[in-house]
Amino acid sequence: MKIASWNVNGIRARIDHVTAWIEENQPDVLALQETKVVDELFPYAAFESLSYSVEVFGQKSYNGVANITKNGSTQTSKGICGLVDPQTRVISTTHKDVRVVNVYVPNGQAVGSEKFDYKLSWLKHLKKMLKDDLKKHPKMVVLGDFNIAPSDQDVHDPEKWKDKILCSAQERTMFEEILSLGFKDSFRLFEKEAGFHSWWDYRTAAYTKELGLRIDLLLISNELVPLCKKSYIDEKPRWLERPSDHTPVVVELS
DNA sequence: ATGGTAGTTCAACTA
Repeated sequence: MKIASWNVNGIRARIDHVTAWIEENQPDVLALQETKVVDELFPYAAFESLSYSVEVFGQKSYNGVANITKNGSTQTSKGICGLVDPQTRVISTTHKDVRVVNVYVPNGQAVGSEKFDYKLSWLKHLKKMLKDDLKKHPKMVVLGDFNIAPSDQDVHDPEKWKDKILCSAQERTMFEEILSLGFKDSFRLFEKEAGFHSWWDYRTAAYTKELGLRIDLLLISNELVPLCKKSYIDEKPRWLERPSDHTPVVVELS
């Protein structure tokens, strides 16, 4: 089973990139973040013409997540159970016996800001939901834009980013707590070196200067670790005209 | 050098 995640920064602006990527890569599940569209205006037809099914949880202008699936899904749930949140950031679906939880973690703006507090609180609620979900679904993939670089080796210049948003100790501690529920960062099962990134800021022309961070992540539950064959970043779409600022990331399970 | 670009929406916000 091939499961992928991509923060597309506007699905309507990126629809040609996304459908081309699906045709080339044939994922079983593609989890999208930052679709930035209400459900009524989501471009369903583009996916249905590829025989993919679509589950969406959108809002106007901001946020928005969607699970695009080759063979359909069951048990769709939207948001974080127990959290009242006007921002649409989580959608979960089940595929055979694998639960897929698609997350768009809040960015947090700056350490110590109001948005940072929201991010940490949101992550606490996510952790609680994942703890409960894992009991029901031993085979789980939690994937998406985590807006956290797990360690310094996921950052192009750790000194420059030290204690900054996406890299602070508070964020990394919350990430470690989520892993300790019983998940692994699948990419690091295979690649131990630094220098692999999934997001580059538009504003500083960061991509051509290779100033990236690895913040798009694929967590797999411990029970899936023996079944995990590959986990990788696909940088190719970042070179297209008018690309997303994020690349797809992919995990393959047997 | 607290700038820069992009998407949505149409002045301002989020990232």
